[in-house]
Amino acid sequence: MAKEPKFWLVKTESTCFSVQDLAKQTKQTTCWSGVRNYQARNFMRDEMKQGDQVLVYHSSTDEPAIVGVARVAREAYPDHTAWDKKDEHFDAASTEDSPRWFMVDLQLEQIFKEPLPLAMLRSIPALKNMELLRKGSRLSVQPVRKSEFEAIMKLAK
DNA sequence: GCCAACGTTGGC
DNA sequence: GCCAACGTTGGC
Repeated sequence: MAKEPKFWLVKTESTCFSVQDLAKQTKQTTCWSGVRNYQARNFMRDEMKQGDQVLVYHSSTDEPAIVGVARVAREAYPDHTAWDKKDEHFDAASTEDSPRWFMVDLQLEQIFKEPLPLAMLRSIPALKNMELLRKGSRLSVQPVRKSEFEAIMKLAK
């Protein structure tokens, strides 16, 4: 039996890799490399499935916001940037025989006409339990409830 | 720049 | 296994 598609949110610093950068990629698809947190990795490696929808969030900016939606285009495979000594996410503990870090491919689906700022999201009752809004939340790949995803898509119209 | 809230590391 | 010290994230 096919499982229900799941919903996610990924964070990125827009100065590092923005949703606009994603739009410029071939097929508007990129590998979501560089995640170096076990909990976030486990979500990508074990639970993200092709076709799942993924909110894209810009952090560490003047106005942190959810800026668009992508879709999982390829399920988890080893993050090769961990093997590149020159890469800022290099990790000597990850080898090709025994990779420690994984990534998925994300394909852009939509850039919101207006970003949905964090401060505004905090005022939405339907989102009050959202992981993103939890005080001290630092998880860079996090699950989103269907109801939350739908509320956000409604706001984006 | 500040600092709260984490996650990681390493001594014991 | 505990926990203090340290490093990082990320809003403000």
